[in-house]
Amino acid sequence: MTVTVAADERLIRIGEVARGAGVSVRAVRYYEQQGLLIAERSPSGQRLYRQDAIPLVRFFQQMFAAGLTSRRISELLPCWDSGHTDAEQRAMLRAERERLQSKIDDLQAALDHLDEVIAITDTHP
Amino acid sequence: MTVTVAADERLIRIGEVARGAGVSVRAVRYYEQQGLLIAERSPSGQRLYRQDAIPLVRFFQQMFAAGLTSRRISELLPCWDSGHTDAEQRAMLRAERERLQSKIDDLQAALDHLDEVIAITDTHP
DNA sequence: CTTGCCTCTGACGCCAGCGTCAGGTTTTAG
DNA sequence: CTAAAACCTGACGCTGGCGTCAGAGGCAAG
Repeated sequence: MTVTVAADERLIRIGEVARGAGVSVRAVRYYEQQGLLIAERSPSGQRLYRQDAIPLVRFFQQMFAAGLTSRRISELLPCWDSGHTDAEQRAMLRAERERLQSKIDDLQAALDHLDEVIAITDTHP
Repeated sequence: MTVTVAADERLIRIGEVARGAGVSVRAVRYYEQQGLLIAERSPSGQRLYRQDAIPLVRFFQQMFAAGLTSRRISELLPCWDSGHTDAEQRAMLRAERERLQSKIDDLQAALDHLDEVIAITDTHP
């Protein structure tokens, strides 16, 4: 008979989350305001997070870099928060995937273009 | 003895540039304001462009998508306008290339992450 | 001439993701 | 105990690439 050990329940405050994820404290508060990140509160009102808030914030950054808005992200959060996803959400996921893929293609084209320019200016000073 | 024929000197107006490049008229005016695009003027004050303004505007769009600001682009324009480039400009070109490359890498990582999520939500409805 | 489309110059608006300042409470280190 | 560091809630500011409205002039066609 084993006891259910809640795997490290130590809660951390906002500064630690921010440093851990490499963003500002202001940014973390903003994410909460946008409904991306829910925090418990200490009796005195300070935000308390679980450690997995750090990779979550990193994930947000990744999605922002991918051009998703906080609204979009919040709409898609249930997809990995809970296990259940409806057809609409999966369609949104795929749509965002397509957008991202074509964006990468565009950037690759821009990179190629830039490389051409570099090659010319190097061999042709 | 041949005569130097200025290869199709027909000038076009701003609307044609905009339609040709797939941007708004307002955008083209904005590029001029930012020093990206210089236009001649008709006696009545209308902007007149050469045809190569169209691929140029497309190029701007590509660079914007790559995250370059109009200021950066204007600083780098001499690199392919004239043939001459100094060491500083080539360094800037390379720096932007690096930024762009790492940005593409980030986006690729985001795409991979998104694909994971899609795989999970598909096999695990 | 006039109709209708194109162009012009300002100048304000917008959006997203924060930065930043103000003014106050809480936690921690010595 | 006290000072410093960290946290809190507003609320305004900023940036960039345009959108958009206002009011006025230019230009080919019928």
